[in-house]
Amino acid sequence: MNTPTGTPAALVAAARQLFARHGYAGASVRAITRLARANLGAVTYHFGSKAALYDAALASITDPFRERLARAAATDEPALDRIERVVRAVFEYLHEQPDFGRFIPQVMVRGRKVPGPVRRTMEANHGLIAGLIAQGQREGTIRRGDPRLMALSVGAQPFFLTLMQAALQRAVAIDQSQPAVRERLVRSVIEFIRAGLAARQEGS
Amino acid sequence: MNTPTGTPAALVAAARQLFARHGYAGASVRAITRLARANLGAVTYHFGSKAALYDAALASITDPFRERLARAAATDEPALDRIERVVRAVFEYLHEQPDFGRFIPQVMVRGRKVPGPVRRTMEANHGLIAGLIAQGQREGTIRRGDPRLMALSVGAQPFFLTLMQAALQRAVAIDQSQPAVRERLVRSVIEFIRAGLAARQEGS
DNA sequence: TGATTACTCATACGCTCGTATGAGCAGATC
DNA sequence: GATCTGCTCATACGAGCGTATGAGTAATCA
Repeated sequence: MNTPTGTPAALVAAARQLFARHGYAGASVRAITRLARANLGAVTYHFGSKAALYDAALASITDPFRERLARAAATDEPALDRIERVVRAVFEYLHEQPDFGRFIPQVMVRGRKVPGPVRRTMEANHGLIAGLIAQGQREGTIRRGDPRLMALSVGAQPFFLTLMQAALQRAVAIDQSQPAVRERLVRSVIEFIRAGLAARQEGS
Repeated sequence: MNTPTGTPAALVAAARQLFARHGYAGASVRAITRLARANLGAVTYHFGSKAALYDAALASITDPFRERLARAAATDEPALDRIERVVRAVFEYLHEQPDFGRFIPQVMVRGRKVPGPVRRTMEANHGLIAGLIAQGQREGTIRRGDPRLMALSVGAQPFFLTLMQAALQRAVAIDQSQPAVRERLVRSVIEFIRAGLAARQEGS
């Protein structure tokens, strides 16, 4: 891991974890500094306020995500294959960074306007998928429809399923912590997406 | 509205709204009682604790949802049409009860075990959709695949899109508060789901 | 009519919160 | 070696928190 060291980085990492699990109000500055093995005053000193630390924690997780998806899409395969790569990348990132899937919905829900890093990431990723769908429509491999709306259907699944992970395990007995189960789930989602997008066999 | 009256009902309504918007820790008993025009002590008196009020607020929104979907599915149409009805009912309920879409992800994320009412609702609704998919497979109108996994792909979309509603409006310029936009979105999702589930034209 | 019941209300308790303050301290700079 | 700089740390402050308590009150029932 080339994670940066030092107190600010430790604070961001701790903040990410606790904000994700307990929400903004539920994660206290005391708990964050304790987890980061830093002093209570460190948040004020390095970030100015709890709210600024929140934004920093958010950016620390959205920025790499945006980059990761862009990299996944950077091949010259047919559109449906590129989309599959992107969907797999979303699942992978969410799996590596379980805090991400917890963080985002909270941000959406918190009422206030969408913070910059989240907004940029959403714009970029939605545009990416919509672009791939438009490519597929030009190729004739993807059916008609508004690419921007279809992109939402594609993105919804990895996000929702990862967010619901813990609940699905308990309520529906689908345990994504088992790699075999995860792989079956991912495959099922990808089949669904391919079928949902594909142009009909018989033409038009 | 045949909403029950009295202090307990007012508390539940206020709690639903504030918990949904600010999370468990972020919604104070004082704010809830103020909104409900009740006394500070009313929560303790009627519910025993803040946590118990939280559960009551949760049940007040999940129970009607479960019932609504069951009613939507209660026709003897082909499976894909019944699924469409259920998906539309999800969109409608989430639209009527915007707190619901904010409440649920918080619950998922809160770490602790899934509360009873949510668990029961998830089980019921997931089972409902999986059952409809299995019906379609017997009819030959729905392609092969694990109905329980395919049901997740179906359910993901209305939930995710409604949860993200505010963010989508700002980041991606899709404003679901306009009925026309909403209808286009719902249609797109249903097309996607039908295509994602349908058996291939050519058989097998 | 007097007792009981169900509820509201004001107030108080102990606790935790986010932030501010100023002393302490290692390493760089001159 | 003195000064400065960047940072850590312990402590303090006022505010808000969830909950407990007991007096007050209106309706119910004997």
